[in-house]
Amino acid sequence: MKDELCEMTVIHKETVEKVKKQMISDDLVFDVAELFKIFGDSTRMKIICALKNSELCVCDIAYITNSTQSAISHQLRILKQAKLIRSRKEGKVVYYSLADDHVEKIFEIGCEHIEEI
Amino acid sequence: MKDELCEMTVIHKETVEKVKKQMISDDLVFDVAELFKIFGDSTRMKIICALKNSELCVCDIAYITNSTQSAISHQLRILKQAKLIRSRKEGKVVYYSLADDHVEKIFEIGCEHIEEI
DNA sequence: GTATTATATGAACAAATATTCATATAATAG
DNA sequence: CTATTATATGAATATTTGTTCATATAATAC
Repeated sequence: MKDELCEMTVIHKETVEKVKKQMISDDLVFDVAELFKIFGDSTRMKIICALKNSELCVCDIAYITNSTQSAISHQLRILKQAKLIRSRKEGKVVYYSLADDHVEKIFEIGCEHIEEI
Repeated sequence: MKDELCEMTVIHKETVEKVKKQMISDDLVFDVAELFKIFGDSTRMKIICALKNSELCVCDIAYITNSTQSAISHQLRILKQAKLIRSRKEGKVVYYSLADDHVEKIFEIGCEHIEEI
């Protein structure tokens, strides 16, 4: 942010002060935006969709999503870091599943919105 | 998608076939991802947060979000194209507001998720 | 030990995107 | 008409991000 911001005209002082008080913190806004950013990619959305009903290994996910093992592995790491999915290892195979109901809920509210437009 | 995908190993054939049937269409996945992409930016999230309680003009939003008129105007266009906000003009001033309850609901479910981690 | 298989990951590249700057448009006031 | 103000927008730039390719790791079988 630069100094030029000072030049800004505030047209509705009262409303603005009221709204400013209701704003959530920059940190929370940032975290929420980062969360939605993760949902904002087709490959990751497909992964979440696939994991909605079953836990799956990397190969299975790659096949279902019509993507490569490497691409999926990269995306699984992102989803895991965001704690949206969990994993468990069985021999060479790693099984992934959704971390909690929230993930499915966010996915579904997104679908609902699109279908209602 | 390339040919190399044919090399993929499918480890759990039965599960995979079941999941494949439950997948939503690529078009819907894409649209939902595009929707979340819009929520996946701090500036736009701030705008949505600001508009949750009042309709606001561009200058007000710029001031509240601590951003510039130009940056906000660009982001408002994106939000409008996605039909997440509406606008009405009164003289020189354009007032923006959230398009429907869904937008607020998505915002809030995101906040909930973050706060519960 | 070696070979094979499932997964992970680093680097490179391409594509997408947010902001800035300059400027255009539109509405009003004088 | 001109000046001013609120908003919009095109182009340029910088940053972020997703995929690919090559390769590394880890587990198992032989």
